[in-house]
Amino acid sequence: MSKDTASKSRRPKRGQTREALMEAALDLVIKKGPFSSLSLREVTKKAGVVPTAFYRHFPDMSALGLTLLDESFRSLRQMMRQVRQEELPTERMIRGSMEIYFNYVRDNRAHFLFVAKELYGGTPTMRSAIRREIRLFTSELAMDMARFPFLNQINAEDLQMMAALVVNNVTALTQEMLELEEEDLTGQRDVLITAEKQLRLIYFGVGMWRSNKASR
Amino acid sequence: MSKDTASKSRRPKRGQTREALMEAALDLVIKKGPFSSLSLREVTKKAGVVPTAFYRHFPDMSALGLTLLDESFRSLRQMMRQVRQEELPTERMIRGSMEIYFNYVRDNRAHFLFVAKELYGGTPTMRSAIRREIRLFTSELAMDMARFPFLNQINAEDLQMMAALVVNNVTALTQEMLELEEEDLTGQRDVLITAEKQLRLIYFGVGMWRSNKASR
DNA sequence: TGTACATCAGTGAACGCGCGTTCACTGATGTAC
DNA sequence: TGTACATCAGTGAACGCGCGTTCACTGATGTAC
Repeated sequence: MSKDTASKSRRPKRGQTREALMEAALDLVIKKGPFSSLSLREVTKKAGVVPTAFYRHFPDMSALGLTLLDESFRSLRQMMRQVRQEELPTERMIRGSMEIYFNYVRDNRAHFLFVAKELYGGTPTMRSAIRREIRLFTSELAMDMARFPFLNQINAEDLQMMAALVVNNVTALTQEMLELEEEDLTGQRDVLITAEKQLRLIYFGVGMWRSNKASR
Repeated sequence: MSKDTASKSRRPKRGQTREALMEAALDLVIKKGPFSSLSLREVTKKAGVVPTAFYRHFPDMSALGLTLLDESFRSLRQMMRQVRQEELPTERMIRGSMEIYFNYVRDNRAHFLFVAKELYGGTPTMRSAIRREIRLFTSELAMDMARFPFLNQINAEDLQMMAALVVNNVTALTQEMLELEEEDLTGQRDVLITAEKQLRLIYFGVGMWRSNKASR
């Protein structure tokens, strides 16, 4: 009891089954369908443990789900921070960001599939947790946009509206990307090209918007 | 046997239970979650018949699902045709279309919730059926846009890209609308206003796009 | 109009199955002295 | 270093439950003559 921290660090195997359970769930989401349709027994079977072992790590399936959600978004946020630091020139920014983003989607297929399938079909708790994260991204993007000189005439509400337009669209394209076979490289490139064009079009619209606000 | 058609028309009660089953399923989608998570027994219970009666009308749940899908999109297509015939002046077109559309969403909440929850979380069959319908809308919108004089310099592929941008965004806003309480009129109005602004912004971008293609 | 027969939507009992969860257990690992 | 004890991840049997589906049935409605 007195040497708490030391004793904890001396348990190297701890959490191994826990990870196996999380991995099994993600695997099943790819192969079988939405997380909400998986059974506790399926997951433990895939993880190679007996059903009752599950309770040593999570109180129930929904707790596993929320942990996966947290994991998914934590690494996504990290990637976004990286994109933001790139500081590319405006002209190449759209293409560059989209490339990084969609590469990340490809490399984290299971996590994105998991989130995509729960976004509208999950439990209320799950859904609102995902929506909160997306709203956070939108706000951060709006703040980023506020730093551009040619946007400084636009009020906060409209920046939010523009950021939402971008996020909505990228979200939809992500789902489209996830529907493609992993080997369908042509399809994947087409989505990327579409993404770039659409963002460029929005970019043009944003430019016009300011002039409307300021000079009309 | 010889008076086939006559005998069929003389069975007024036929299909009454069938409709009750479909209604029960939609009701449960509002209250309980995605269609794919409903059980045959739940649906028959809600419809007020014994589980086995289900098989008099559908071979299994997925047949019921596809029937609901068909019903949902049939009426949606009809509404879209109506919007298209309105022939409003360009300036009022965006606002007008969005008002009609979101009123329709409000009046057909159950159908939209059903489709929304199956779009990413449903069975592969269901998902691809929904995606096909959405692709159809996108193509029709692209064709509509092609009729505008100021867009006649834009190639088919880019028109498709622009239509997809609009459809993606309206789809996302629809989902947002569905998350709101039915009584939350303020929230609903905010979504409508956002929708109008976003489409207007896209409209500006589309205008710029042509000038880029033609004169740059 | 009256009777005999066919059709078919809905019933209710029964089945085997996978589910989530409980419980007392085992045995490996870590801790105290 | 050696021993006695505590901790706790994983086990396996057992439970009651709702599920989809089968089957033989009932009884109302429609049809033929």
